[in-house]
Amino acid sequence: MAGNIKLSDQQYQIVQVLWQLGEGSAKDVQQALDDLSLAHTTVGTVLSRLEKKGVLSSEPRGRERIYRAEIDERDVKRSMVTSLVSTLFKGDSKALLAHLVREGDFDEGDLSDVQALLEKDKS
Amino acid sequence: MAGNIKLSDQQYQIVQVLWQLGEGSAKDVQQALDDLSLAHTTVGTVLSRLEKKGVLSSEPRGRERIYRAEIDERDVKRSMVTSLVSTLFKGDSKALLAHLVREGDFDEGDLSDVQALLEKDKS
DNA sequence: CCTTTTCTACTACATGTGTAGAAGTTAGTT
DNA sequence: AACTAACTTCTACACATGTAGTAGAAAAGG
Repeated sequence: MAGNIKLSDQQYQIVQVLWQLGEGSAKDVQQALDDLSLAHTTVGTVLSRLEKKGVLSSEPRGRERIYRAEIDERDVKRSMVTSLVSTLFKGDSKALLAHLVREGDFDEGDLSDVQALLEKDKS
Repeated sequence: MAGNIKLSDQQYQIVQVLWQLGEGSAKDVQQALDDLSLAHTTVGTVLSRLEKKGVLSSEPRGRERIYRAEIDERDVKRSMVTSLVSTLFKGDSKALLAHLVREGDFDEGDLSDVQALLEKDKS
């Protein structure tokens, strides 16, 4: 199912709201994203386009249309990260890690944290 | 300078060739990417668009036009990774790391390698 | 010098996205 | 039942991107 989903920033934001809320109308989404100050019609357009692509599903409820995400957040993340790693680092995630370290995004503490996480996951 | 550069996959591939070659004509780029089998005119179009955006510069040399990248590969990587982290992980690179671990992209060995790298960088 | 090859530059078209107004529909309100 | 408010759907347009044909210029071959 979750092949190579790829969402634009804006699309991601919108779908994210639905992941958080579980489901919601255009209005709900618009309100959750009021920092973007999009017209409600804009949100509606994006939602219906995403539905046409199979990312969302919807059903009318009362006078509103309620949308739900049909794709899993984790799948989308995986697929988008994989795609970036593939483009920028020839598919080598370790190279991404090295990049992050080189750019100073992590210190040893962070790595230890993750290592701890890893240990726990293994058990 | 290197604000928020963002290149599509294809654009990245093309610029990457120029990073590797230092400079090159449309023909050079097309040949380096022959696995994509793009028409030479397509490559030319993309190159000139990238030039218009300031990503590349060019000068005519003989009958050809020679392109060079005006942006640094590392800057582009940083900016694209940052942008993804910002969208998918609210800007928290550690969350990306956790994601990679959770998706099984790394094992402890990898982390140790990076930790070693980190040590070396620090000195 | 004229013809053929080889490049580039221009033009073109489909699709995706961002953005939103206008028109249509449904549900409360009086 | 008619009116109005709240939603959605339709239509529209600008810009980016993928892709490439065609026309035009320049160089190379004869």
